[in-house]
Amino acid sequence: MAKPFKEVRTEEKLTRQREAILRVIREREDHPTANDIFQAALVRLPTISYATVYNSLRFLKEAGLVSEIKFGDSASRYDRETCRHDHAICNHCGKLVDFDLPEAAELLKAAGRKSRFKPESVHLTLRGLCPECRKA
Amino acid sequence: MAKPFKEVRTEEKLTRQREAILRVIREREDHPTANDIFQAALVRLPTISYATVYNSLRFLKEAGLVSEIKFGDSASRYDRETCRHDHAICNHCGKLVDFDLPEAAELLKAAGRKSRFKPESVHLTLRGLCPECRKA
DNA sequence: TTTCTTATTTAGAATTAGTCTAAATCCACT
DNA sequence: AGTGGATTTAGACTAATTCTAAATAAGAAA
Repeated sequence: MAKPFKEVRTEEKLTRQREAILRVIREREDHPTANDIFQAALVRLPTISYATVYNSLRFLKEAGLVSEIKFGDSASRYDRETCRHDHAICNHCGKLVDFDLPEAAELLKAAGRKSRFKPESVHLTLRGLCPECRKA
Repeated sequence: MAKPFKEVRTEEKLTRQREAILRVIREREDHPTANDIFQAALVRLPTISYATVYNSLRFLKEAGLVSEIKFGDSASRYDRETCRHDHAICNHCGKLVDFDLPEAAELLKAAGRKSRFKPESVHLTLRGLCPECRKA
């Protein structure tokens, strides 16, 4: 089954550095931090700097090619998945997985009604035990 | 209408500093950051230090007397409300308000099913425009 | 009381994640 | 080759938070 990642439009200036970073994110199954990405990018581009990683991540986010996940704890994580989705975090091992709740559209409305905000997006975070940890 | 805050149990060592910090949080309608709390606490206890604010906040959290709200951006905010609830953040002015979604229990189950995690808690964040900003 | 013990507070150093700056480099175009 | 604008680089900087080690407070025992 092919992965339908967002196609890279050529009018976006995808420099060598930006492309390397996009690759790193797309090649990984997990949700790397800026530092993870920097380490992996160093292998391909030995002179790349930390600032470029951050600049590129901002560029890629704005171009809609990656998304950023922020939890209060620790560093932002980056996600190749750019469609709306939710996250589950394991309280035991810290594992982070994506999932999608189909009732999100209704949730958005319900939350808007309750809070009296004009809703723009909802994000839901589940905390619990991942399948591996729930056994132990 | 009285505010039914959690009662302070005497076996918890509520020192002068910790009590001052708890007061600051309970007296405010908003969700102050550690720095806001430090500034307000200084008025009562002129020698209090930043480290004590953080130590006390940790203590109060563990005692279940306050809760911490972390969003990716900027500093943690502290909340006198300790029961499960959700948050709405204004994309325009940054205002943060509490609300409670009664369907949270079902959400917890649905999210657990989808993610295959053993659910422990869910938290939902709405982003949109607050009542004031939606007019302008 | 005096003394011992343990917890707490304090000030400041250290750490972490991320941003900013200014000089160097790159790239497209004349 | 030469110019201009965007990008990259290294390192300084900032903000939030944690750590450290010495000073203080507070309770129990003598």
